[in-house]
Parts: sequence; C-alpha cells; structure tokens
Amino acid sequence: MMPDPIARLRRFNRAVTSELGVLDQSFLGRGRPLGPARVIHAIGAGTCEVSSIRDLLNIDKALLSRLLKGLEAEGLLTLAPDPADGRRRIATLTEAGAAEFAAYQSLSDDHAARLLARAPDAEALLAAMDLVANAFARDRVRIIQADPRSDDALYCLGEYYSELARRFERGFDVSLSRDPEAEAMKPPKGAFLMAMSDGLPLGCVGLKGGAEYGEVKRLWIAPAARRMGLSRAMMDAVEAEARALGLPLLRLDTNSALPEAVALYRATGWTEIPRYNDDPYPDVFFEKRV
Amino acid sequence: MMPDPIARLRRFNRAVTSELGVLDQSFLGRGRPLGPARVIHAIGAGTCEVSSIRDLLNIDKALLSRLLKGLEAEGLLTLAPDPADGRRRIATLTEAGAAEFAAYQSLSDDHAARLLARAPDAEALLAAMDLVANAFARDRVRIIQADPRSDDALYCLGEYYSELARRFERGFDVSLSRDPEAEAMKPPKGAFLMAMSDGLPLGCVGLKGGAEYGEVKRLWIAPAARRMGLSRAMMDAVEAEARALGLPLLRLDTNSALPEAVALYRATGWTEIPRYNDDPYPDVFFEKRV
DNA sequence: CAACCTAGTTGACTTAAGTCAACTATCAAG
DNA sequence: CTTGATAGTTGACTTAAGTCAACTAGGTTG
Repeated sequence: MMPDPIARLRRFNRAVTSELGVLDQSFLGRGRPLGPARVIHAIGAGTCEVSSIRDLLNIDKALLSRLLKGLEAEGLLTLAPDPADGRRRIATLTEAGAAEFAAYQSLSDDHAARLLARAPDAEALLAAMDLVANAFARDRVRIIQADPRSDDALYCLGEYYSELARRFERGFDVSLSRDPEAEAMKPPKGAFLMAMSDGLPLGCVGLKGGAEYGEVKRLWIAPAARRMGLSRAMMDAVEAEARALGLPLLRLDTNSALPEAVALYRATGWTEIPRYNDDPYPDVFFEKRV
Repeated sequence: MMPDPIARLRRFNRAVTSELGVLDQSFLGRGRPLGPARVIHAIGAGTCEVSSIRDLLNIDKALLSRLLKGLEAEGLLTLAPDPADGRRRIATLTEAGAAEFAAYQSLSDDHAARLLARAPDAEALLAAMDLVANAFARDRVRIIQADPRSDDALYCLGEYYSELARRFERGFDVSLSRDPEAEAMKPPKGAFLMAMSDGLPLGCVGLKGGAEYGEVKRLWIAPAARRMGLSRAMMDAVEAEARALGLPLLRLDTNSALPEAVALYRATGWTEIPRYNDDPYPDVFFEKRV
C-alpha cells in the first residue's frame, strides 16, 4: 500500500517549497535580482565583513565583489577597509540601504503573517514547524559566546525565570535569588553561552567565575528545542569554557522540581554535594571537576 | 522580546529550504541542468501532453520546446502528435528515459530516507510535517473522480476498514457488511471521489447509485488531514455528484461509535431516519434530499 | 472556404549566475 | 626583508534560463 513515509515527506516537500518559494519571491518584489537582494539581507541582518557574507551566502568571491560594487554604485552601502586588517573590507548599509532592507523584511513578514493568519490553529502550526526545524537544523545549531545583557540573552533569561515561576510550587522571584551580576558571567571572569539556530536563540547557560570554584547558572533550553540533546551540548561547552578560563572545579544548584535537569547532571558525571549557599530556591547541589 | 511567530516561521523557512534544497539538488546529481531534469520528472509522474507539462512546470513554450528537443536527442523520450488533435504533441519516456526517471526518484528518496532516519522520532516528525503540509496545501487539495479499484482507492478503503475495526467495540469485518461492489460506485451508476494533495490520497467517499435512492458510503479522511474541513468538502462534492447523476434522494448509515461523522451529518442538513437496511454494523441512519 | 485561433518550432536576443585565472594590496612568520 | 599566505578586484569567459517575435501546421467557426 502506498502512503509510506517517503510519500508523506515528498508531499511535505512540495507543499512547503511552493509556499515558502512564494515567500522567498518577496526577494524579487523590488525589481532587483536575487543575488544583490540576498546580500542586502545578509548585511541588514548584521553580517558586515565581506568574508562572512561570503560564508553565509556560499558565494564566489568574484561574484560577491561585483554584487557589492553594484550595490555601492546604487548608494545602498559603503565599503571601508577593516581597521584591524587592511585586506578585509566592511560593508555598511547606508540609510537608503537600511530602508531597502526594511522593505524586504516587511514584504516577507507580511507574507509570513498572512500564512499564519490563514491557519486554523497557528500555535499548533508553529509548534509543528519548530519540530521540523529542529530535526532539520540539528547540525546547524551553534553555541556562541554572548553578552548576558544582549537582547537575545535577556529574552532567554526572561523565559527561564518565567518557567521557574511556573514550575516551582512557591513561584520564583529573581530578586530573592542569588543573582550573580552579568559582569561575573563575562570574560575574563566567566562566560555566557547561547545556542543559536539561524539567528533564533534556543537556549543559554552562564558560567560565573569565582576564587574557589566556577558556578554554572541559568541553563535553559527553549521548549521548541527540547529533546534534541541541546542541554548536554551546552553543558559540554560550558565545561570546555571552564577549562579554558582555568576553573577546574565547578558547582551548580538546582531544584528537584526540575527532574530533567537533575537527571542530566547525574548522567554527566556531576556529584551531589551538600548545600553550599543560602539561596532560598535550590534544594539539590552538584559539583564536578573538569 | 524577540522570538515572535514570524521569527519562528523565518527559522523554519531557513531550516527547511536549505534541507529540502539539498533534497532537490538530487535533480542536479545526474549531470543534467534543472530544466530537463524537471521535465523528465513531470513526464515520469504521468504528465505527458506537452501543454500540461508547461502548465505544471510553469515554463515558456519556446523553452519547453527546446528542452524536449534536447531530451529527444538524448534518446530519453519520443514526441508524437496527439491523434485527437494534430497540433498537440505527446511526450513518452523511452526505456532509457524511464530508467533516468527512476534514478532521479531513488536519489531523492534516498535523501528523504536518510533525513527521516536521522530524526530521533520519525513518526512525530512526519506528523508535524503532515500538519504543516496541510496548512500550506489547504487550497491545493483536489477532489477527483477515481476508480474504486485503483491502488490509491484501495489504500484509503483499507485504512477505513482498519479504523472501523479499531473503533467499533465488536471490531469490523468487511465481509459481514453490505459491501456495494465497486461497479455500483462507478459512472454511470454512481461515483467514487478522492481528495488528493500533490499525488497523496487524503480521503475518499463513495456514492452508490440505486433505483429509489443513492447511498453515500465509505467516507474516510486520513488522520494526517483531519481538522481541515475536508470531510465537509467531500460531502459537498458527493452531493453535487448525486445531482449530476439524477439521484435526488440520498441515504447513509453510520455508527454512534463515530461521533464526529454523526455530528457532521447533523450539521449539514441530513435528517435522521429509521433503519433502512439490515447491515449489522450501523446504528444511525440519515437521509437528505439534494 | 475564408478568417481566425491554437500548439508548437525556430532564430535572435537578454539576463542572472557563476567560474577561472591573473592581479594588487596587505598581513604574518622566519 | 623576503617569502608565502590571505582578501579582495578585475577581465574574459560559460552556462542556464528565459523572452520576443516571426513562423508553420493543424483545428474551428461563421
């Protein structure tokens, strides 16, 4: 009998490519070929070194050079040598370029919004999309260093706190908790790591440096990205970071209302230890030598 | 705060297009540009009139003419005038062409299988894909006349019977049921309709002609395609078909173990009537004048 | 049967996209 | 300071894809 998984995937493929194809057509809605449009999009999204545009778009350097020249002639961007390395060049959108970028964004966002509005149950659709995106983007998730005060970081932390508030019986108020200021989670003392997938933050973890031991704080994975093994990858990354910062002993506290976290620590070589602080929320404490 | 629905959709878009893009690259894996490859694919999938290939691929007639000429020169297809209309031409794959088509199929199927194999929970992934495909393909579902003995029809009927077997307390054995032979569900007596989405059957319904009344049988919608309003569309189509066949009175039987079906009939103008047959399975009976 | 329509063919062209190789300017290491 | 790598530029090319308009041959209709 017919409808095997492959047929279902084929149908998915066809449905999605034609729909998202139209979404990408928004790149053609401004009388400019795809190449330059993609370059504008890449720069607008924050990529400004020429070489990283090339990496992102996977484009030949000769081609990119010409595309940039064309856009510069149109007055949409300026090219300046990188002060740190005179061979490199930095592309910056001019005001006109930024306007063009915004126009592209709103074209594609409008289309996306219409697509979601048409769905009978947008939240279920988005959840399904997250699941598919996770399966597909699995090896494109990057764990990066970030500033704990950046927008993305604040978003993750906000979600983390509200999840704790939901899951702790007594709720959660961050001001009651021993909140290491952001400074302690920045190099050279500590670190703040985020898992990013195509510009979307999927999780975070902080490493707070200290004299006796480093402390792992604020491990959070977006609900959309759970069951991908991301928390394990984040913990591996934070341990590597601790070694790099010369913090051979790590500690962390957590709560038995978060059994998946406790199970993760037990499974990855952490040892349960007695309470080492007087924070009101945690009731389980771990230590690991890295 | 950032990750709004649009950002999630954008991430989905990026993840999916790059992944399925690679899947479509299989079209490039045989040293032939995309154009001719797509033509082979269209013909292999059963489209053989030149004009319908053009519709399907949305391609200029000059371009298609050249692509076909090239493939004919390669010995992959033959072009013959349509006997019914000498202006039209019919393209048929030669043996070599069919082999090439099969090779394309297996390249893309292999990739799809690998993609599914990599997923931690393939069934959940497929279910999510179905949901997304439904949302996207909503207006591309076609309700077509089909032969109730075709493979796709037999697949739907098989699924229908096994669903009844699961849901009826006493199980379900098709041989015990008054099974109108396929002949009565074919023109000119009756009809058999199927909902198709990109070649995948999503549901079926039969209309069995008779002297006093027409009978609606075997309404089934694939679980992957429920909650799209498809059953209502199928019933509308079957009523239109009944009018076309000159069957002003319709009856159907169903079972109270299928509450969604009973609710559908009640909501769409069917009147409950006393038992009109001695089939052991149904316990609810409806009638409608169309 | 003339006038018109339609399906497909052909030649001449354009545009987008990309490749290759030679070149310049800068940087990094011994 | 030389040698070699690296980032980007430029010229000369190729290929794929598609457009336009003129054309042929087969249908359709008044």
